[in-house]
Amino acid sequence: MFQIDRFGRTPIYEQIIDQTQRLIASGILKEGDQLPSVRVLSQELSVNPNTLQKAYSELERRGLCVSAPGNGRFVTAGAFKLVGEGLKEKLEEIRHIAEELCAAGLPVEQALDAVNAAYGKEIVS
Amino acid sequence: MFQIDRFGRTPIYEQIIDQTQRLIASGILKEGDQLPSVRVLSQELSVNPNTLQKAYSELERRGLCVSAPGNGRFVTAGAFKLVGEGLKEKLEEIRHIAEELCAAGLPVEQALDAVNAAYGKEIVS
Amino acid sequence: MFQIDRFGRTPIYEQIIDQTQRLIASGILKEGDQLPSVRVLSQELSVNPNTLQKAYSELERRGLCVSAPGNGRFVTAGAFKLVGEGLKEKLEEIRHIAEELCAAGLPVEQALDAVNAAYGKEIVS
Amino acid sequence: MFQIDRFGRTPIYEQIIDQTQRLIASGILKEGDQLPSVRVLSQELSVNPNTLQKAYSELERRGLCVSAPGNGRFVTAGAFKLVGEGLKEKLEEIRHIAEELCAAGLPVEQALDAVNAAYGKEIVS
DNA sequence: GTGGTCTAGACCACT
DNA sequence: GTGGTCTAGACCACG
Repeated sequence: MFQIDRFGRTPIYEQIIDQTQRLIASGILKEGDQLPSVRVLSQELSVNPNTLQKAYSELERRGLCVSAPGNGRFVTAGAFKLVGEGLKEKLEEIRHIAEELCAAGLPVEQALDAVNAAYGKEIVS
Repeated sequence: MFQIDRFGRTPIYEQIIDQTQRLIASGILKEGDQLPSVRVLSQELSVNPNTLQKAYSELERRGLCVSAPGNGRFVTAGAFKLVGEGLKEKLEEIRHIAEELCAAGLPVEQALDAVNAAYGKEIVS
Repeated sequence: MFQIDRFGRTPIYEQIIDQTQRLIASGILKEGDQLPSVRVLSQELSVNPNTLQKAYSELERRGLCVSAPGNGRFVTAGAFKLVGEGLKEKLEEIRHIAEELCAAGLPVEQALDAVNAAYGKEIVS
Repeated sequence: MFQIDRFGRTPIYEQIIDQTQRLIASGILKEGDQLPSVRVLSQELSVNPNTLQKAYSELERRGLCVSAPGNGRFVTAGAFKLVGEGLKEKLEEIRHIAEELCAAGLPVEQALDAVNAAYGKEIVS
């Protein structure tokens, strides 16, 4: 369910957050679904429980899930909408990188092609 | 000549690396040019000499400059070509993020607009 | 585990690099093994942590180890093979010096004896 | 006459020393020959006169040349013999590297082959 | 003046 | 506990 890279620069807890958000955004995790418990997930990924706790706490802070003590942790009702709003940050990232490419003199077309390629669009050159 | 953000999460030395590469890519720093000395730049940016040393060492490792001890540090002959090759990685980054946006259901146009905005193009909405 | 010469001209961090490579090459450090932490090694050798950090970073750059922040630093899977390839460079060094000796008119036997001596072979003169 | 590398790690003055010694060892510079003047050599190699001065001083210290003020600088009578003795250091270098190769488990033959190759000997494998 | 190395000690984030 | 980054200030060799 989760794929983590122990040696990359992005912290594990952040990877958990990102991937959970992506699961919600893509509809795999629906509102009301139960998230895997810290305990179970911890040994499944052989990751320190504290790390998962940190990730889940952050997700709660963002309003994407709530913990029902004794019952588990669930995706909130407004979660899908919330992650949608989070996309703006990613757009900012793209804009930022594109600015560098612009400064380096790369033609716009190539940058646009990269985006189109991601969307599976055929590039007619 | 350089612009440092002391509060972001990206380390200072990496900012130096990035910006130097951009200066080379955009032709402001030409091949054979001398880079500002560690000491001078250090007090100009009020950054520790060691931090700059680290940045410059990395640039050297990437083959973008060479140091002539006692004489200074110079942009190598092949530097321009090398940073050009580095642009492909940035395109990959864009493609990668765009894929996430695609998976999240964001319409292509918004992603393309982000790129166009970076290139200073007027967006007609 | 490590032997430092503080008065030679070769920098400490380079000694660490060399010796670590040798430990890997000779099988004392196996793939997956954890390297001594910067802090521990620092006081064990009474060397500044930064110096060790520099050495380890270089080893990482060469693909001989990876760091898992918060967990430690480990010898990579391909490390043994990598240091093996590095031996070719050393052979080149020997060839290079031997060429000088040849040009200076030194008989081959003496050069060969130097190698044999290193391998602990008895020299019958 | 001299070939210098401005960006290598070995200082220029040392390159001058080494190459002069090699010229003497190989008989190109004979005892009694005049060395190029600091002034001339300086602009020929576009190297700082101080650097050359330093090299020549060291050569004098080693007894390989003497300066006759107003007349120039000459290779001493015993120079050829002296550089011959200097070869021992190079043998030590070879022994040192060979020790590392030994520790890394490289078979003796390959190390010996490297030496033989330098002496232009055919390797029969 | 230049680059290169090192020390001492601090702070932060992650596990 | 781990690694990563940074500062302050020192020393050396080279040109």
